[in-house]
Amino acid sequence: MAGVKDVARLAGVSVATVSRVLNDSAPVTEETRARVLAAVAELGYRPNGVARSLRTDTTRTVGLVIGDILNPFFTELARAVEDEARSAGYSVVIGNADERPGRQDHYVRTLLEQRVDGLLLCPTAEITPLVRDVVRDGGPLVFLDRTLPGLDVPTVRADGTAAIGELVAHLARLGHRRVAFVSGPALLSTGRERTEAFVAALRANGLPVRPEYLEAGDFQAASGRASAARLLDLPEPPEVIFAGDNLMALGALDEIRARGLAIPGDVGLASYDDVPWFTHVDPPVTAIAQPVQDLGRRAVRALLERIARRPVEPEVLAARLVVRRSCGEPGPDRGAEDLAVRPLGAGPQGGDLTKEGSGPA
Amino acid sequence: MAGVKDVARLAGVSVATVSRVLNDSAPVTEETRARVLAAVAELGYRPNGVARSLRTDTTRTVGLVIGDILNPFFTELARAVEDEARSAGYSVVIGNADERPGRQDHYVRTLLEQRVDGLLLCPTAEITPLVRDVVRDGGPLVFLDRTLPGLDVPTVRADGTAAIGELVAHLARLGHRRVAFVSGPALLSTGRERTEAFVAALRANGLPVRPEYLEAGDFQAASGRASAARLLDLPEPPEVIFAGDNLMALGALDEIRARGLAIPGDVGLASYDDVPWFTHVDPPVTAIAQPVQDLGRRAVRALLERIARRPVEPEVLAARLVVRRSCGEPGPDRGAEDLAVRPLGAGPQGGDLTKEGSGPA
DNA sequence: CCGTTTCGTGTAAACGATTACACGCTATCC
DNA sequence: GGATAGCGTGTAATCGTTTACACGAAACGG
Repeated sequence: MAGVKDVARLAGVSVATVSRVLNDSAPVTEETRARVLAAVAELGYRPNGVARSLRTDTTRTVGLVIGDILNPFFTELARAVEDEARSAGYSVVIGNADERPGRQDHYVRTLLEQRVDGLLLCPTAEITPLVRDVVRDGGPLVFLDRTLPGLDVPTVRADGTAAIGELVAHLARLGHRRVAFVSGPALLSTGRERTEAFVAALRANGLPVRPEYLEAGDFQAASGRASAARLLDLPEPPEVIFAGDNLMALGALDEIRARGLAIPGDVGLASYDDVPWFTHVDPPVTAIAQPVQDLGRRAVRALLERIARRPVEPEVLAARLVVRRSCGEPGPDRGAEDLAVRPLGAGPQGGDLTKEGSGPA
Repeated sequence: MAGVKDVARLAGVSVATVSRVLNDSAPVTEETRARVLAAVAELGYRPNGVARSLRTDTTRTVGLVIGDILNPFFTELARAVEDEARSAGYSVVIGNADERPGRQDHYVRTLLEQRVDGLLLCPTAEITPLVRDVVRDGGPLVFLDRTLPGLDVPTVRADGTAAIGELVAHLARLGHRRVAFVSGPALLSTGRERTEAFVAALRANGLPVRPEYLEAGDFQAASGRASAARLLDLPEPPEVIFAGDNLMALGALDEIRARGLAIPGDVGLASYDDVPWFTHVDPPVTAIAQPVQDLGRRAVRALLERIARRPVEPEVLAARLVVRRSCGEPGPDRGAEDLAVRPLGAGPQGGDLTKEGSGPA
């Protein structure tokens, strides 16, 4: 493959001049520039990014390690990260950890060896020694979507506490008292926080907190299904199952369907994470939507700041409740209101729930 | 950051020896090996992949440019590619073309400059000069899922002709005569072929071929919705809409719902590509499933062959029909049989349609 | 008219690894 | 015991860029 040298020779200039033309890093006569460009075109020269990176110690590339590429939440996130990075002149290399610490480490290591300029990590449940090392060495690292306890790393994530509060209030208003939650791994902030928020919301709304209604999943569909099965096998099964992410909701849905149960008649379903197809399920699934675009965008901005060695503040965005019909008919706006404890700091309407049109009519 | 030199100094050996230990490319005394390893650990040395790649002219990385990262078909594909590549010791860098030739070229260029060892490309509709160049230069390139006309590149893809034949036969058997198809871009093999197969199947089953029932979409949800709108606005709207990919099916579904139409009562729906949530739509969507895992796996294998400069044959796998309920109740296995022309070479049961359990009960 | 900028260009030294080649030492074989 | 092979190790060239530095010519100011 042709290199600068060949181009230089053909254009009758030095390699330095070629480089100057290509990066316009210094003024060059219009005439030589033309000759160089012609030579480049003629040889079909493509600069060797590897050599350039070695010399400049910069790859204009950021790494993104996501939890699970089959999870629409993460693909949307990847998309957002990608867009923002591209517009800043960076490429994104995606690694799929598949929620496995081993795979995560594999990618972190590979990306680090490939000398990405920065790393966006949605950490898996376990704090691996590798991640601890990287944090200690203070490389440009930003956590996305999740934090790990005891690790001081800038993080961009969404907080669903308020939305979960609204959801539980909504459920209480519909007359439900037995509500179960299928959480993610407790080590993950997204697992722990959602559980805590859920329990707090139960208390705030005067609903019982039963340990057997607290299932621990792993954010994958299979665990959602297994948890749903255990819940439904309980002597007194819950009236509503709230899944901690969209995949576990899918799993729960599978299990509910397999048993031939009616939603929300026999059991209601709600999900953390909103995905496009929730609208088309029968009935449409009530969900908590995260500001995915924003999450991705801000994470990239934060990372670029860190790459520029500027300090960055952690960012926490708010998730919001989207009420549909899978937990029961919301019914007319009045009614049931007396049953419900008003959500934290909400007005008479019960907070600014987003109410979607309830389908055709 | 520490380099081989530092390690060498600390271990009291030469850089060559360090390299030998790290790649065990030559025998080294057990004792020196230990010293080197100790030094590596102490310094937290991480080899510089950029430098290594420059020297060895190999990156152990393949590029994958997909059509659209929000399309579950492609993410599943990416997942499969990823798995296979990893087990062969390669990393995958994913580029998201977003079905735009410009973006595709951006990634092809970037990946080529980053000197990936090979490139897997799901080409967008247009044949860009860049792609033409790359093909001409004969770099290790494999097309995945799609071909482009007139370009001689090894390709791994699925053929849905037979499955589409079965689908149309299935529709005919259910008594439908007015069937519309929303195709992808005609320049893409996946667009063109599916349309041709559809038209042929119509003819084979004695159904009318009406030009106004042939909509051209672009594989994105919005175009599916727009096409569905046009079809439903026709003086004589189709009885079934068959979408050329899962995103356009989602769009069509949106439009059908927005109009408050019943499926399959008012209009039936079928989709090319099967995705997990199709099972949970009301009613579950009849679809044509591609062997995604296999596609990804074989594509990687083909690419590795090309990287090793061995010749590879194009591979064509078969898609298969998955009958659900969105085009009408399949009903008992007998009946309606007299109405239907038997699909090409099918037995009395109408071919080996996969019939899924029709939901609960 | 001569010093001093300014401008365009070239020469050569990095960047951090791998690896061909050379070298000294020990064991082996006649 | 001396030639020889084999083993472990070190020295230095190399990969393809960017860029600090130097240099000659032209322009400019006093």
